[in-house]
Amino acid sequence: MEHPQSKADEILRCARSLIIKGGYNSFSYADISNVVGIRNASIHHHFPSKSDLVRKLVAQYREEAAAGIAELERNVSDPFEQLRAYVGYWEGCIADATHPFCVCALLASEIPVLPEAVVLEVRAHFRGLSDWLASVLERGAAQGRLTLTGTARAEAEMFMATVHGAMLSARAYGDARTFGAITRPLLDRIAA
Amino acid sequence: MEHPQSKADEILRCARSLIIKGGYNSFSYADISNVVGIRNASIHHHFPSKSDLVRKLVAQYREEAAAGIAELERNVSDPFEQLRAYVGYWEGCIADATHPFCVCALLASEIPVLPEAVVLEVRAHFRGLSDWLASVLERGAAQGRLTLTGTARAEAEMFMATVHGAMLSARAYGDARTFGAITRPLLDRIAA
DNA sequence: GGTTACCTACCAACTAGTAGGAAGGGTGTC
DNA sequence: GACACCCTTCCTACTAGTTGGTAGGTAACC
Repeated sequence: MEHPQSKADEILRCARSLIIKGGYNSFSYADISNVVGIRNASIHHHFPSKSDLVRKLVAQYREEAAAGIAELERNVSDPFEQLRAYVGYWEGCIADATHPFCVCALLASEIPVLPEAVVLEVRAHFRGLSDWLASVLERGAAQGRLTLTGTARAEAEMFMATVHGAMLSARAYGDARTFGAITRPLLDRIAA
Repeated sequence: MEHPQSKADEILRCARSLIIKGGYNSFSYADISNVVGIRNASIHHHFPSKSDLVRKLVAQYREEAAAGIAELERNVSDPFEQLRAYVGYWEGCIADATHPFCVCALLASEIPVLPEAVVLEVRAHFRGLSDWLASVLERGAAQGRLTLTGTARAEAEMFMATVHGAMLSARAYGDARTFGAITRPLLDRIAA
């Protein structure tokens, strides 16, 4: 706890990167111990089971996402610019290949084989993101800044799905620019 | 080969269902042998390695997808109705939970940890699907039946991404209706 | 007699997870 | 200040089960 970057946190960070590569079943404790300077068994001291590790990893990810959104709300007032900043954040992540996929989007695709505790966290992320997007769209529509075709909720779900699908296509094509090519028209379309 | 449903085909079908559940690393040869009445080692007779198995599985999936599209082209003339039929096909698959996810969409999310041969097949599926969607959109626009905001290609990529994202959201929420809730506005939007 | 399809028996490597101990720091008590 | 005690962190050593894959044999069919 006293370290600026505790071992437990290093493990979480490492596991996150590994999950982003290929999901829950694509990494092992051995993979983590190879990167973080720690023995396989020592990981169990911090996280008794793999399910624990990933649940806490997603919980931490959700906290960071919430913090990022809060900062966006503080620094950017215009709803359209908020959406553009959100999309731009991911465009950057994909372009520099640091975290080229949303942890929860990746885990969501594997839900049938995931521990229940992890599923609940992933689902909560989807709801949280959708809620925020809906609130932004609603505000934008009220200000006459955005044009919605359906309800804010429906538009938010579609927006989120398209962003996730764009991540997938970028990965499938092996071309980071795909993400922007899909999301730019998405933004243009809702701009008033 | 002589059997109406050969053992090799049974293995491919079974592996496909297992992949749809949670991807490449979520199933083993043991899982297959438990379902298909065959010994673990015998699977290697038909498919020397797991990479071979999954590559052929995706190739078969692509053939079936191409056949489905060809049938659609034969039976449905109106571009908008073609798109609606395509989306409706997936809505049915998700509702009855038989194949509630596109094999290639799932594998695409795991690309960094997939054998190269599988990646090429997955990428080819994305290109093929995008090509078809673009051709339908182009035709629809030329007939004045559909309204495109960007190029047919860009619109096709966005359409595909949204459909994939809708599968993901349906899985994340654990609610099949989510898919329709996202794709219906998607179709409405491009209808002239 | 060769090919195909399947079998038993095996393997080394890896999986998540456990048992038990050593080193270190913090704290309460005398 | 010294000592005992405990808690945290990490270690070595181990385990049972699973992983994809191999070797070699058998039986049926063309």
